[in-house]
Amino acid sequence: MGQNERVPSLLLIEDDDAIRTALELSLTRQGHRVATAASGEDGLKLLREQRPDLIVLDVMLPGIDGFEVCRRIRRTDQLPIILLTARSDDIDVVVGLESGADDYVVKPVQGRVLDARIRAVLRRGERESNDAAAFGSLVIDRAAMTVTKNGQDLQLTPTELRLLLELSRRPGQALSRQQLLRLVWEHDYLGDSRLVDACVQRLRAKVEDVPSSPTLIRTVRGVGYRLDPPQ
Amino acid sequence: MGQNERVPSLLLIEDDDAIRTALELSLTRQGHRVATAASGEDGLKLLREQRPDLIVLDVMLPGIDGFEVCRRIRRTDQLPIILLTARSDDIDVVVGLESGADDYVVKPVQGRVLDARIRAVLRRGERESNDAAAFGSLVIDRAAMTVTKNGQDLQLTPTELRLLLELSRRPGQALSRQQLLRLVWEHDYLGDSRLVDACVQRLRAKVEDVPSSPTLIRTVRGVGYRLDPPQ
DNA sequence: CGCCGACTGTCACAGACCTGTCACAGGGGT
DNA sequence: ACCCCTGTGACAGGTCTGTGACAGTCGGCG
Repeated sequence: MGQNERVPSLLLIEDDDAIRTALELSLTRQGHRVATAASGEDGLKLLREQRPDLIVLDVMLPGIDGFEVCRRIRRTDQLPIILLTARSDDIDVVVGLESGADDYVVKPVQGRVLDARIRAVLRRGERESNDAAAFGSLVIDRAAMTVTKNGQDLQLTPTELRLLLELSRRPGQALSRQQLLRLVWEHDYLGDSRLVDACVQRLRAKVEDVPSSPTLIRTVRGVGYRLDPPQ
Repeated sequence: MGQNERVPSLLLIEDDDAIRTALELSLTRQGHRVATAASGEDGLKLLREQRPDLIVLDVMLPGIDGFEVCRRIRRTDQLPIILLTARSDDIDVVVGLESGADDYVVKPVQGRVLDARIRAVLRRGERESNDAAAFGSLVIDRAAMTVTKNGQDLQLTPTELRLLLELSRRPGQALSRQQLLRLVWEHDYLGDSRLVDACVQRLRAKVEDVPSSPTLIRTVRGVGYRLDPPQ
């Protein structure tokens, strides 16, 4: 790697002219390819046209606000989103992350800081690339949304598939039941339920060679589950 | 009962009784474990005793002010600090961030807002501390929640793992049994028990080369235990 | 419009695995 | 030498997970 590394392109959606221009300049200087939009609508249009690798999105936008933009993007795309939030609008870091953003940066923001976050998110994203992932004899095709084992198609139910996808986006990382509930079921539980366990069990039945002694989806006692990378 | 995820504990340092009580109540309702102090001195003392995961710190304090508290904390600790400032003055913000705070919230503050900030800061911290740590031949993978010795997976029980994690977050620092009880077991004991010792012993049996003469988890007589950094 | 099958969430339960406690021995510090 | 502190092994109770059954829900299909 090295010589012909593609420069990732990013889309900056920010309505304030001064900030937008400043950030565009700064980010360009840091070596990014930057497209800009001044409204959510324009942003969504540019997204479709340009297919950037990452979006930097202001929360406070005229018309449809950042969160809504975020949600709409997430309906069709997985690309990383970094939210820009103003100090004074408060609650919304959480709302932001829950509406699907990958990171957030608090304004006023310096180009260098934003650049660092962008690189971090992109780096993270590389690992969880949108194409295909293999775990032993298991192949997850994120584009086709299919899972095959030894080349044979597995019939996963929607929930099973989502669970597997979430796990596979963080291979080798232990996820608590709480986290899985949030990621897969999108609701905050407090208290206990066997829900995650049950789904994991069903998934294992289809995915593992010997479901009773799983080698892919490992139990992390006291924590939750983890999808092990091969070997 | 499913108390999987460890509830982070936080320390609220605020001299105004009304605000302090209100915030404590609100934060407790949001599911945090809250300790409070009414002065900088008390706060620093509690910090040492309780080892919270995060500090919420009022800027305007009698005696040593918030900034100074902040700086003193930073001399020895890395834990996240959220400043409460009265004015939306930028000066405070700058001074605050320069004295080592991670975020700040402008008073009057609503519990919900503060809660959101707290979660955001903690989440950010999690990501950054999710790496791996090495102690001699021991490698702690905080993401996978695994511990390996000479590349071999160790089967730690949940409590052993939590104990090791807490120790490894403060390498070279002696932790009393009290502190460990709070951090690992999350209950305030008064009085004596061999609980910590027993767990340390079990952990040593798995972690140390020669459990009877430990080189990693050292006993600090009259105090507690300490995880030594390599060499 | 109604039936039917598939999928999900919940429950109860058993078993494996942990864990807190105790008593006691041994060692270190003063 | 003495005393307190720590290490250690056993054990009973408790906790956590895996698992099968079951009922409610949803969407598809006739």
